[in-house]
Amino acid sequence: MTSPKRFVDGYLSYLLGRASHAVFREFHREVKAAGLSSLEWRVLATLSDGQRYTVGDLAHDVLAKQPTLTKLIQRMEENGWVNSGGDEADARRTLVYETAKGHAVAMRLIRLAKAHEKRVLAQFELHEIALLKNVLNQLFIRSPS
Amino acid sequence: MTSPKRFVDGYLSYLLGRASHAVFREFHREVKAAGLSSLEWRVLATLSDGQRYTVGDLAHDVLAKQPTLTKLIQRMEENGWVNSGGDEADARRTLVYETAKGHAVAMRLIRLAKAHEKRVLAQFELHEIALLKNVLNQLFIRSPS
DNA sequence: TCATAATACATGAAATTTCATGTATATCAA
DNA sequence: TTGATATACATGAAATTTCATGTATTATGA
Repeated sequence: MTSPKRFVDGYLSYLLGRASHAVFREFHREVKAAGLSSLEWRVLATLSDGQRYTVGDLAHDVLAKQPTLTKLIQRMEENGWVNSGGDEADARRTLVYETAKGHAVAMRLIRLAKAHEKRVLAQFELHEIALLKNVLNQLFIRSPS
Repeated sequence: MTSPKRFVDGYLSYLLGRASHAVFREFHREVKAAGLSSLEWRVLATLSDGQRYTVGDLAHDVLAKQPTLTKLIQRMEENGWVNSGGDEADARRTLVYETAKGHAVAMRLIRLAKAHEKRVLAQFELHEIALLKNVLNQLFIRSPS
């Protein structure tokens, strides 16, 4: 008879955290080698399509708090990965966007990230992957903002 | 025609992080109301079966670094949620375990957590939930230690 | 067995994050 | 309009986390 399962072993929030952590930990080597922190990588990946983000939107998208991101952006600006400036349409806002240097780093890591994801998902069927991603998206989208 | 999807919107690691964050954020209200931080909740939930954990094992299970956990345990001990002591079999180790107070807090939150999980998953079919949890587990188990 | 290496945790200093709050700008309602 | 409220971001202080390293103990192998 197997040992009784702990509460956490079947608990969705824990399974999500654990899987997320495990998947990212592998790729973290590459991020670190590029001289980035986890959060800096999420920022560059998010900015990689060239769009400008307000500090608030960006903080939301990279799962960080606003003061955390304000200070991170200041450091990333010193490192030449991003730039920021005021928004003409609304002077309260600060718009953040990638530099050429930031874009180059992001593109290289994104290529590696796609390859890594492919390796991680190789063990699953296509329909499983599709369902997984769909459910993950639903969990995000349908959670109260 | 819809706007082109950003890299991050289809990227597994991001979908996992985003879903994990979204699901936990809702329950975080309860955790906070109980006077716990996220990490403290994970610790108490992990200890809730009464087992003793070494600092290292516990750090691994709650997805934290060892020095982070050492200091967290010291604070949690001051708050009366956990106790710790040496291991007779190996004097290098420190064993951590819940107190009665910690157990009571954990049990109450676990009840709430199960109810919350039920609400979150109500939108999915049973087979979808089973597949999701299975895949999440695989991602964790089959990732290089 | 004894020297060497490995393991487990603790700790100080530095870096980061968070909370509370401040400042400036925009929106809204009368 | 204009006063009141809401929004967006910045910032200082406190709390936490992390990195590098220290100390103690155990395992290994010549």
